[in-house]
Amino acid sequence: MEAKQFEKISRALSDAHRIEILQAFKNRKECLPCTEVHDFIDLAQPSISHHLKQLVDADLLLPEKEGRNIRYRLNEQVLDNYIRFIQSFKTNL
Amino acid sequence: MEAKQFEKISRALSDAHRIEILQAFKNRKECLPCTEVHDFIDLAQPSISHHLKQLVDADLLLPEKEGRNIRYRLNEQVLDNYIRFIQSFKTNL
DNA sequence: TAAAAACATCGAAATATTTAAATAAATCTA
DNA sequence: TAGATTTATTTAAATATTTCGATGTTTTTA
Repeated sequence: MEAKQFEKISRALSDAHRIEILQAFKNRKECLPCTEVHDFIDLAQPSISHHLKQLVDADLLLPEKEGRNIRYRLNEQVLDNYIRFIQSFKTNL
Repeated sequence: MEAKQFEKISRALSDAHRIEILQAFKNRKECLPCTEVHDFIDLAQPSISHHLKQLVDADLLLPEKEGRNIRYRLNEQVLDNYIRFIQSFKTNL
């Protein structure tokens, strides 16, 4: 992973609402449509759309269009690469 | 680790200069005084001071006063906690 | 086809971040 | 002790982020 991508992912992770969105995946196993995010996050629809875009742009969420909904999947591979980048900060590997 | 601390660490990691500072620890094994940071990062002294403060406030760097220098040590334990928090996003642990 | 539903985009306001010049504080050294 | 060195703080400007209302687009459904 490049430093630029690491920076972008870190920025995507640096917001309480976006963290909440990512944590929602823990409970609901698979995908998650935008409307459901609206159910547990107290923000206007454009704001949620904005946050989801940040997460997608950082490649943390993979959007899948399904009719008029968009379902998001967590990109666990990117999470692994992100973790590996952090591990590389350590002196003794 | 609390979500608030995770948010703060993520924000600290979301800047190219701060990433560069953390990567410098890889090469120089142990500690790192502020002046040396100035050697490889092209920023004014107050800016470097500001970035180091962000990293210290996020608990990623541990400052140790040594005469008129301050040596910083990487806090690997916090890195581990941070990584554990990310792991918890995943559905199948 | 008209209305509804889901999501995106634009524009603007409020707030936060980044940066550096000027200055201050602490400590070392001659 | 005077001057030099290292780091912090203050202030201000430039830029970025967060948020929402209004509006647009796409797709479903009545």
